[in-house]
Amino acid sequence: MDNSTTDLIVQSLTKAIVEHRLEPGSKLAEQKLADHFGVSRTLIRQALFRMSQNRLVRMEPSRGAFVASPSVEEAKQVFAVRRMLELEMAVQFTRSATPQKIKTLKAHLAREAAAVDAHDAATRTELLGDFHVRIAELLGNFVLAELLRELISRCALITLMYQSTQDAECSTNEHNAIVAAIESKDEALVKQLMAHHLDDVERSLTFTSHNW
Amino acid sequence: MDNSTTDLIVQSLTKAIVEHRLEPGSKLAEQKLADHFGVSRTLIRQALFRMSQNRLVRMEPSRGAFVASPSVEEAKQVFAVRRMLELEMAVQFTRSATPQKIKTLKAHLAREAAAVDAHDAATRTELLGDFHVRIAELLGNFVLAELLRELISRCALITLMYQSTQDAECSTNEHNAIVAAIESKDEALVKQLMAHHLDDVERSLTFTSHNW
DNA sequence: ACCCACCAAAGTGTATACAATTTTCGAAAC
DNA sequence: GTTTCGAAAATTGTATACACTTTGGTGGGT
Repeated sequence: MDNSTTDLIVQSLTKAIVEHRLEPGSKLAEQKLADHFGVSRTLIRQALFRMSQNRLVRMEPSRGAFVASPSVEEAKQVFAVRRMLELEMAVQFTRSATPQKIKTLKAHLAREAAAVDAHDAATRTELLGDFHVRIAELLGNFVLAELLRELISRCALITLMYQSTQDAECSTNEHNAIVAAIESKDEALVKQLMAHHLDDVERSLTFTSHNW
Repeated sequence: MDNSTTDLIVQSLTKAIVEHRLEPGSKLAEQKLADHFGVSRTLIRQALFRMSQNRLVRMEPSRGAFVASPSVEEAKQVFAVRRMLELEMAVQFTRSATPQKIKTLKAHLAREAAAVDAHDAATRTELLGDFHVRIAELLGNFVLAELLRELISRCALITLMYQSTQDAECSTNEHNAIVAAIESKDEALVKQLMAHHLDDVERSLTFTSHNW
């Protein structure tokens, strides 16, 4: 079964949602999207179905699709899951990290820094999330990597909405500290830094959000 | 958007796959399924798309849908993720468990035991998986619960294929021990028992599987 | 002014039609 | 006997058609 066209639509819509060009809660009318993309409703519906499984879109029977507006409670639960996964992941990666792998991670940090400097919010958010996914990939667990990507994109709505440039700088600084700790093989420190980092990211959200 | 009919088809197909009435790798032709369910290909395609996102079905462009046949490597990665989530989950649940919650869990154990006694493989596998999901729900983290359900169903193919009645008895005994440890608030023991349990389940798979 | 019934417009849910691709199978060539 | 080629059949991918539900507004009644 082909899905490449559908994939493009999913990507495009995801980008639009994450970049906040489509506000949470707004209606996603099928025919409108179909006209915009120059395809039939069939492909639009496939894309919307897929996005509703990622929780980026919410569907109501006979009423249509809407951009999701995840509650703070839900975001907290997602972060609790991320903590479970990522603290352990960071420790395991520290044990198995080779110089080559650490180098790959450092290259990623450089790209992060560039995006933060450029004040490019969309790329910035994307790369800040990718840092975590990249570690999972380097660990060789692609199931974990894919899961993390999903969890992270699921909160991208919130993070982008409420994350200031200042928070982003803070995040990338913390990423740098984590990589340094990995390099020095200090498992306990890595775990502590990652915990602190996730707490920080979560705190920057729950602080400011109440008006949904 | 309505999806109740599609849901029924997904449930029915999932059951068929998990109960091994549909073998891993076998073709899922759209028209055949459409005739069988008495609906159009449209709904079948929606169901297959959804199932391909859970990894119970694999799709190949222009070639169609097949029952997934996850590799042992993939199963190992899934188990690694489950360990990350469930060890921590078990510890947290031990801390927050009320007598009421423990009672709920014990009621579940009784149903497990009944299914094992009845040699009902399908119900047995379902309940053995639900034990883990139930803990997540009692912990109040529904994101985690949903994620676990997905991970567990993803390996249901394998577990059912390779899990003997003996393994199942072993599993339910281990579940009992875990609940006992939770009741006595012995966090370290809970963690150790859960780790042992997941190892056991995984070992019972990787031992026997090579011919895919 | 307010409320309810009702009708038209818009939108979703499912089926069907048609184009494009893959599979099947038999006959010809070696 | 095996391989290769090609056309028919089967299957997937996309668009369209149509039925049914929701939405929004209009007019009559109170």
